[in-house]
Amino acid sequence: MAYQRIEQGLLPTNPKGDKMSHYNPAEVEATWQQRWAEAEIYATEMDSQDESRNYYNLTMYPYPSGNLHTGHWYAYTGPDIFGRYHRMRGKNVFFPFGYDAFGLPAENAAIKHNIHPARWTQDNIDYMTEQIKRMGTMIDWRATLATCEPEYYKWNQWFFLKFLERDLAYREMAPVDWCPSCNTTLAREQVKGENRVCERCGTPVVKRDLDQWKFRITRYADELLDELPNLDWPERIKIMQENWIGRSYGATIRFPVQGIDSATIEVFTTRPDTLFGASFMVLAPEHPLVDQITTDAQRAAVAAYQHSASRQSEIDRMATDKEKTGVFTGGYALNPLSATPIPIWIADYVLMGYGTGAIMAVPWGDPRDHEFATKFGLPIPQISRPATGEAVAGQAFDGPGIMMNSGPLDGLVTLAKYERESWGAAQVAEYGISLETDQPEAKERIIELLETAGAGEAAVNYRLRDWLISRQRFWGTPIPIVYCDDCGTVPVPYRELPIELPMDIDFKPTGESPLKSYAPFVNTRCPHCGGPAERETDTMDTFVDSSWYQYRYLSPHFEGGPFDTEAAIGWLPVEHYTGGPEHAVMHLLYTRFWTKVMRDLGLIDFDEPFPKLFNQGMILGPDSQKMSKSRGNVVDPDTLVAEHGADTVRGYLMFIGPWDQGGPFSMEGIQGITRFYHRVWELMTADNEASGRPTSEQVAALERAFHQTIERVQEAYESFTFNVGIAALMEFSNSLRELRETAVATTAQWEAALDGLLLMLAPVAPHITEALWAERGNDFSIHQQPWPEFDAAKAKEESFELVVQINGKVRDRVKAPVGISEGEATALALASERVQEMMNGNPPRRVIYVPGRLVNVVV
RNA sequence: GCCGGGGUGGCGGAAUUGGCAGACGCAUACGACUCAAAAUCGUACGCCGCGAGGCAUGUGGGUUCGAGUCCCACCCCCGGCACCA
Repeated sequence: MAYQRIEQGLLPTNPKGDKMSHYNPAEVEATWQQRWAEAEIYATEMDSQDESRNYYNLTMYPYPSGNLHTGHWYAYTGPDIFGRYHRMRGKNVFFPFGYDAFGLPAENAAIKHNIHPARWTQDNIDYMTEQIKRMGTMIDWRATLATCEPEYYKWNQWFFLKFLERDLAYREMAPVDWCPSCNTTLAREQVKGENRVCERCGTPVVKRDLDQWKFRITRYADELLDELPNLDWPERIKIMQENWIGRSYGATIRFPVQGIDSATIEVFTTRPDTLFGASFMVLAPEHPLVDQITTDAQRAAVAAYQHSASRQSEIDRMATDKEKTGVFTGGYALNPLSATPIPIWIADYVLMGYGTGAIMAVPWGDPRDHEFATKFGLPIPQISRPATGEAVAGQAFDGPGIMMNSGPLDGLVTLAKYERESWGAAQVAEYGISLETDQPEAKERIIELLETAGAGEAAVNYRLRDWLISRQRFWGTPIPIVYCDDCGTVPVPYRELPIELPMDIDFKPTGESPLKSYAPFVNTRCPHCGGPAERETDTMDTFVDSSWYQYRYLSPHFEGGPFDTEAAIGWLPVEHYTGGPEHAVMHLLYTRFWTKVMRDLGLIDFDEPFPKLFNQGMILGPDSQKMSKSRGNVVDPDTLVAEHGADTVRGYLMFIGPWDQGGPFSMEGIQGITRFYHRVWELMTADNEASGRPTSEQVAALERAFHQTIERVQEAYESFTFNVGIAALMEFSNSLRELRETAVATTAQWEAALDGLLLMLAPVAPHITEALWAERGNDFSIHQQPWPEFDAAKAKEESFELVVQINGKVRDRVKAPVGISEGEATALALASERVQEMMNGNPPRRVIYVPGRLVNVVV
């Protein structure tokens, strides 16, 4: 491959041949990394309480898989540059790093290699920490943490007990998602995509009925949703969370069952106004009322349908393109307002897990109900029509219109999916309906009627489910619960925390957590009555760990609580957070929930953990595919570093494109960065032969280039478009190289420009800039210097190229002074030879002047 | 199907948000240096055309003195959701 051609022996050498004359990344990097560590230049002043100066710059911590991949480099270089930049701008930047250290790979390794997960994990952490140190980041390693340490997970258990006290944790027997490969249950968020696969391993999940612990995140659904607009997050993440929470407004309606006084079918609907179009009811096959409602004549058919529904896989049942199936129960519900009997069916397109597991089916207004009614020959009564008079036939009509055949609603306007507040001019025009303030709307009216009749009321429903946190795995936080025959479910007292994972335990390839059969762990005494009892053997979802780690970094060894609120003064909430977008509805949702609970517990006094978030993109293999061993397209950062040096890898990764975009890693382009560094090295170290006295215009031009670069680089670093910043530095370095032999290179401004180039490059390439900074005789360390101060006056151009257009096409360019008046510019343009030529003596019809840019002559 | 993001030279990507399209870099070609190669330096480099010039930012329309940028319709790629009542 091309990159292999660049080897150290082939680097350019200065004729003088002295030591500093050529750039040897390996030597430079080792030297300065050691020096930085000794001098502790990256130690944050943690005791500073100055909120305006403190800058908590956090990036998502990794799972300690045991080897750093290119994606890690990409993810950590961005915030490292960002943090270094802000540090140079005078901030007291805290950039901590730690490990999301619980999880299944450690258990698999334990089985395979007969090594305890704790040992395996620690070895990986040690190795990865060394790898990350070779990146040359500004991470403050004093603050590191690993969530598998008892001093950390003790507080998961503490939080669990606090949640229990506030009724935010509960145990429930319910159908849950089970990953047959990981041998554990998953939260709804951890089941992905159309095929409903496990987020970790990609295996399709199955349903199981299990007793599981859950956190009541749904209690915070409204707040989680309503705070979203205030967050400075990528719009797509906010939209994903909004859709995930899935709030919908509508009504609950209760339908009596004919002949069975004790049974009432409750439904949730977003369109209560369509009540009179409900020509049948549908219950989920698992609905608890099905047995009671089913008549003897239909019992066999219903049982058969229930049986086949239960045997279907999740995927089959959820498939949207499947033809509708269902069975009549023989029973009838009564329309609560008109007492019209409505046949009750069961069908698998109604899900027990959403709403009440039962619907009123309105074939006129709902495409799914329409399809079902068509297939089974059920009536499709018309209940609304478009106000525009257009015909509706053959399919469901669910748009705004006028109600009909709906008793008390006849003639009323329905806004359908719209609310009165969102009914604007666009809707009036589209649907031909304007709604006066005092004019009743069908949905509003029907809710009044239902409330009066005691048959229903306005209701809000959510898609969000409670967070299932039980995992049937060993390598996680033990849930601090004891089951006693006499006292039932008993929380472990705070003073007994942490419940530690045993170290002397055997791992067998049964797929089952060894905790379950490990008597010394399971057998205990009831904290309540002292009698024999058994411990809960499930452990917590590892997303529990990452829900509050940002607080723990501030005092990682604090023993008096999850974090030291004193030490946190001036540091919270996190100023800026970076990480991958794949956590949109997992970690990023859970940690928002957790922060709100912590606030309600009085631990913190703000509502959101991460007011600002930025996502990096994904680095792909040279073939534009996701890097994976099986594809053989993995680019190993250690190899790259050995070959090119850490600064080059950092610089190249950032030069590929905007940081939020990611992209394929091509070996070809890395040469560009290598050459750039060599040129900078040469520019800084080669003998300067310049002499003479420059003109003031020459000096001004140098300063202009310098200050324009400062502005461009600042903007780029602040907006994570490091590629543009590096390009600006390349341009600046190119122009300095051109000036090197001129008189301007004898000036103090020249020296300042050279220093400036190093300072601005320092966040991207910390080692080479440090070496050159020292070589130029400056004091250690470049990373403790202030950022060059931008001076707008010096950046300002004195003249510009005025573009002269005729009919919008560029015909000429003339030099013009900045601040030229419209009249002068026009005169200048019209005087141009080319323009004279093109206009052929015709007078201009119109002249447009864009100040500082162009003149467009229309003829 | 719904919701996001995106289509700019051979390639990665710029473009102050409506004002010189292609910055910066890669690749390529030619030249200098060299016995030679590599490295380095220099020149060229969107397409068509000898040229003046014309055509070019996924496709087709529109608004405008002027559109990569705004509006309408469509095509393709990447993510997310998936019978959500």
